[in-house]
Order: sequence, then C-alpha cells, then structure tokens
Amino acid sequence: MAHDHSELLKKIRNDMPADELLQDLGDLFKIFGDTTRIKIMYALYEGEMCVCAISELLNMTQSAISHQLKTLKDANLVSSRRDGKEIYYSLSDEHVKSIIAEGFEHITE
Amino acid sequence: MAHDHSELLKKIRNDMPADELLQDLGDLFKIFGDTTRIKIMYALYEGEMCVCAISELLNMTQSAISHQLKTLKDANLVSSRRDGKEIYYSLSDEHVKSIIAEGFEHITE
DNA sequence: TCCTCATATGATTACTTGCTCATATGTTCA
DNA sequence: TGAACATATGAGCAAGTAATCATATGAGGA
Repeated sequence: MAHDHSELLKKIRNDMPADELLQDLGDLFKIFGDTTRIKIMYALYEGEMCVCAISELLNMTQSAISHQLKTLKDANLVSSRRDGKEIYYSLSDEHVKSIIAEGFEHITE
Repeated sequence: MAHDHSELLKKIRNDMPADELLQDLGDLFKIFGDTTRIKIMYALYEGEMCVCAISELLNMTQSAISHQLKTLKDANLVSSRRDGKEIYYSLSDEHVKSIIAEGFEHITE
C-alpha cells in the first residue's frame, strides 16, 4: 500500500455507486457475456420467435436453448407468451438493443 | 424442429452479424461481467490511478488487481503508463463509460 | 383417454475463471 | 552493486457455468 492515497480514495469512494449496484451491473453484463445468449437476443431483434425456430437457427438442441431462455427470462431480458403448443419469446425492452449496440461500437471501431 | 420456419430463418440469417463478430461481442461483455473489473473501471472514471491505489480502494491484493488489469488491458479497455516505480492505469476510451451507462439504465429503471 | 408435439427442468460433466501463493521483473536510491 | 518498493506473472485450486441426457409438463387432435 506504500505511499499515501487517502485523499484520492476518499473522493472516489464518495463518487462510486453502492457495492450492491455494481454487483447487479456485473450480473447483467454476465448475461451478455455468452455467445449463445447474444445470438438469441440478436435473433429476437426483428420480433418474436418460438423455441424450436431459435434452436433450428442456431443449430443447437432444444434443451440448450430452453436453458438459456430461462436465464434470459430470469434477468428480465426476454418475455414469453404461449400460443397453443408453442411458446414465443421476444425482447423485453429496448435496453437490450442499446446495450448490444454500445458493445458493437466498441468492437467495430 | 417440427413445423416450417425456413422463410423466417432465411430472413434472420441474412440480417444477423457474422458469427465471429457475435463471438467478439460476447467476449467483450464477458469482461464487464465481473464485479471486480466493473469496480476498477468505475474507479478510473475520474482519471488514472496506480495499481496500489486501486488495490487499496477495493481492499484486494495487489496480485488480484494486477491480474484483472491485465485482462482489461488485453481487451483494450484500459491503458497504462509508467512513472518511476509506479504504473498508472486509465480508461482507454469513452466506450467503456457508455457501455456501463447503458447497463446502468437497465438496472435502475 | 391416449398419443404426439413443443417446451421445461433436474442431474451430471467438462470447461472456464478469479483468487492465492510464490516468485520474477523492473525501478529508485544509498 | 545491493536493498527496498511497485508491479507482473505462472501454477494451482475452488467455485461457477454451459451443454448433454433423461425425463417431466402441458397442449391439441384422433
């Protein structure tokens, strides 16, 4: 810890959001940190899709997709509605798109 | 795979970014998906800090912080400069702030 | 009611990851 | 040159996680 940082640290501690909020923020980005989930969200950009369409699109098992959809739903990033035997998923709100868009800008600079 | 999705899938496949790009996007968000790294980036909001100041701020070992700084640097999210014995880290660009800001909006809605 | 289709879910496993410990590198000063 | 300080880095371990497999739930049609 060497030399003295107390002034700087006091200032920063004062400006930083609460630990719990930063934890939630990390948890949110963790959801975006998986290629399968990113693909699912991107697929839903244009509108709702049923589970079997998503699994066909990504060429993955229905089970794998279902598990990921549950993760996304628990995080309030997607919503679902039932229509007969099928269940249709869609993006919960516009934040999903804007978060992905910001990430995209950093990648493609 | 049941019923026919070929029309929908054809359209979506056409609009989706390349797999490699989506992979990079996931990798980027993965970096943001850890509370320690989020805290480090937030700490650097106001300007550069040396490693020992960060580790004192977060109350973590110098080694743990160094490892995370390496991760952040490899992802081009932070830069460093040496000044004598100390090495000062700062945010690489404004994208870091805007990505975090977007995430924040979703959390605090 | 029984069968089939669409989806959900629990358990298991292979892989990833963040921290720790020990040690290496690099800088300043006497 | 050697000692002290600041930081980096490699190995190892414990915790977390994404896919798989088997099975459960739930809806529609014969």
